[in-house]
Amino acid sequence: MTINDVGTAAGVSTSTVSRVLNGTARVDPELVRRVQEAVAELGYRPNAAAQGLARGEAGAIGVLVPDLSNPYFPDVLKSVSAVARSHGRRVMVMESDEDPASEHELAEELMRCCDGVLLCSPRMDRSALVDLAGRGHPAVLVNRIVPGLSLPSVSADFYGGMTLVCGHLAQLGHRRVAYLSGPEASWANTERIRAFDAAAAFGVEVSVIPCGHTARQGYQAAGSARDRDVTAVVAYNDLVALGAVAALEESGLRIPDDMSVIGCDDISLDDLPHSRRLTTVSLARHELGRQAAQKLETLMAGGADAEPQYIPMRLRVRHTSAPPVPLPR
Amino acid sequence: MTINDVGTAAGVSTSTVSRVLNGTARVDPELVRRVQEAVAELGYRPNAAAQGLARGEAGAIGVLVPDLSNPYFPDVLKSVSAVARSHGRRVMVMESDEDPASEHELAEELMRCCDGVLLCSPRMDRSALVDLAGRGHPAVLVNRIVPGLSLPSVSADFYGGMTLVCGHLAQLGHRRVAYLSGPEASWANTERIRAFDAAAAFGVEVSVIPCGHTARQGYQAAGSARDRDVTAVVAYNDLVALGAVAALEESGLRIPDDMSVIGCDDISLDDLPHSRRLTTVSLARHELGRQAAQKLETLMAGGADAEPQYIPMRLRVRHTSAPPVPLPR
DNA sequence: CTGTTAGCGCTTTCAC
DNA sequence: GTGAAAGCGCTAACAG
Repeated sequence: MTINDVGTAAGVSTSTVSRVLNGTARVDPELVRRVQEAVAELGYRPNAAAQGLARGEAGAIGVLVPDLSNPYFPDVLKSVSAVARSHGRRVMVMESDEDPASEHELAEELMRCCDGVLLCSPRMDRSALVDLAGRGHPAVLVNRIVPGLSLPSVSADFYGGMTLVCGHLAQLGHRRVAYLSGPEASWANTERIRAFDAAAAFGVEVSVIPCGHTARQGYQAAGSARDRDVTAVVAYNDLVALGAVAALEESGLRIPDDMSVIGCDDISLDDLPHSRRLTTVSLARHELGRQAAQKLETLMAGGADAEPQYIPMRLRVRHTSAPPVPLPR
Repeated sequence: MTINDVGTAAGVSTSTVSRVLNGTARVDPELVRRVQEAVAELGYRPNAAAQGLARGEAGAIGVLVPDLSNPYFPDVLKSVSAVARSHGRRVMVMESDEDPASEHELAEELMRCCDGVLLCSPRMDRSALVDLAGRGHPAVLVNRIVPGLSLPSVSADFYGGMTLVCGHLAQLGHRRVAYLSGPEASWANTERIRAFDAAAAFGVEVSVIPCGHTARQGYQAAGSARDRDVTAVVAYNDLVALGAVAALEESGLRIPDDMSVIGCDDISLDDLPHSRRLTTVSLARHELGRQAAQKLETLMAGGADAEPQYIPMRLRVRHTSAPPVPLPR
C-alpha cells in the first residue's frame, strides 16, 4: 500500500498524490477528488519513515524526563505537546529513571529520531551535556542552566523561589530550618541550596539533610529533620513535603503549630484536606513547557539561541506554615 | 554525515560499514577496526528514518494513555519500556487527555510510525476500535476487553477486584454503599459497576454517583455520597478515594469509624499518614505492562493472538475500612 | 497544473 | 569476506 498504488487507482502520478496530500501546490479539483477517493478507498496512510527520509526531518520532537511518576511532568508535557502539534510534530517521551548514564544514551537516541530534543532536569554531568551540545542537534535544556554551554535553556527560578521561602520563614520568626535535600545530581536542588546562603544573611540557619525526591524518602528523612531541633522543614518538592508531614504528624507533632513544612513545585494536590494543603512555591508549569517547546521550534527553524530564560516562582502560603513555637529555654 | 562518509573514511564499502554496525555478517577484524575508528572519529550516527525505511520497520512501539498524570501509568510504562528495549525498540508515549476523538487520531498516528501499538484504557467506542483493528496493524488493548474484536488484550480483572471489595464490605456489615463512578467511557468503570449486581445478591446495595477520575472530582462528589445515607464509599480509583476522604473528614466525619472509604488501583501513596492509607484493590501494574508488551512483541513476530488475558487483583485491607456505625433507627 | 526523474540514507540481495 | 547495485516509500526539483 504505497503512494504509487493510490496514484494508479486515481489515474494520476505519485507527485500529484503527494501534492494533494500535502497541499504543496495547486491541483485540478477533479484530480483532487479522484485522489481523495482513492485514498479513502484503499485506506492509504503515508509511511512515516519514508516521509521523514525524503523530507529530511522526522516530524517529531523528543522529551526526556528523569521520572514520569513525578506529577510535575505531565503538566509540562501537555503544553509541550500542544506547541509541537501546532507545528505538525509528534512528541516522543522517554524516561531516564534518574540515571545519568541512561539519560545520556536516551538523549542520543532521541536525537537520532527526532528533529529536536527537550532535556528536562537532566542529571548528567556538564561534560556529558557538552558532548550532546557538540552534536549540533537542536536541543533545549529545561530546568537546568549550565554556564558556557551552547544549549538554550528555560528554567524555573528555583533560587528566587527558595529565597521567597526563606523570607517567608524569616518573617514568621523561624531561625532554625531543615532542608530535605533532593537528588545530588539535581541542578534544581543545588539552586535551592544556593539560596540558603542568602537566607543566612537574614538570620535563618538551614541544615541540609540528604533525602531524595519521593514522598517515601520525605517520610523517612523527616525524623532526622526533627532531631535537628528546627522549627521548620523545607522540602525538595511537594511529594517529599507530604511524606514529611505524614511522618511528623505520626510522631505527634501538629502541623503547622509545632512545625512548619514547606514544599516546592505546587503539584496540584489541593484536593487534600485543609491541614495538608502545603505552603509551597509554585510555577506556571504549562508556561515552562510552552516556552521550552517554543524555544525548541525557534531553534529548529534556525533561530538564534537566546539567553537562559527564567520562569519566576511564586510563594503560595497555605496551611502548613506558621510562626514557630517559642523555643524552650 | 552518512554511512557513505564512514565507508570512504575507512576505505571500505557502505555494505561493510552496515555489516559491522549491525553485526549482520562476518567481517575481517582489521576492517572492523577501521570502520569503528571511522565511526568514532566522525561521530557518525545512523539515520533512524533511513533505517526504518530500508528495514521496513520503525524500531519503536507506541503507547497511548488517556492521562499521564494518573500515577497508574508510569508503572506500566516502565515495564513496557523494559520489554521493548530488550527487543531493541524505542517507546513512544502519547496522551489522549481522555478524549475519544483525539484518541482515535493519535492511535492512527502511532500506527503510522510504530511497529506496534499499546492502547491503554481506550475510551473510544467499539466501532472506532473495530476500525483500528481493521488496519491489520499490530496492536494490543490494555485494560479493555471487547468481545468479538480481533485485537489481543491484557487487562486487570476489575470485575473480580470490585467483587472482593463488595465481599469485604459485606463481611464488615455494610449494607448501603455509594460508588463514586469514573469516566463514562471507561470500560474499567463499567466492569466495576457490573460487580455490584453480584454484590446485591449478598445484600449490599450500591448507589452509583457520577464523579470522575481525579482527586478533585472525588472531593466534590463526596458530599452527595454522604447524602445518600451510606456507611461506605467505594471510589473509581485511589485518587478519587483520597479526595473523598479529604472532603468527608473536613465535613466532620472520622474515617473509617464513621464512614469507610475504599479505593482502587493501589497507587503507591503508602507514605501517607496512617489515617489515609487506603483500603484498596491492587494489581501488579508492572505485570500488566510486561504482559501487554510481551503480547505485542509476539504479535509483531507474527504470533497468534491468544485469549483475552486477565491479571488478578488483590484486596488490600488497610486503614480506611471498618464495620459501619450502627444505623440510627 | 501535471508527470518524469532523481535522490533522502540505509539494508540487502547478488555476484565476485 | 567484500563490493556493486537495487530498492524501501516518499518528496521536490525539473521539464513540459
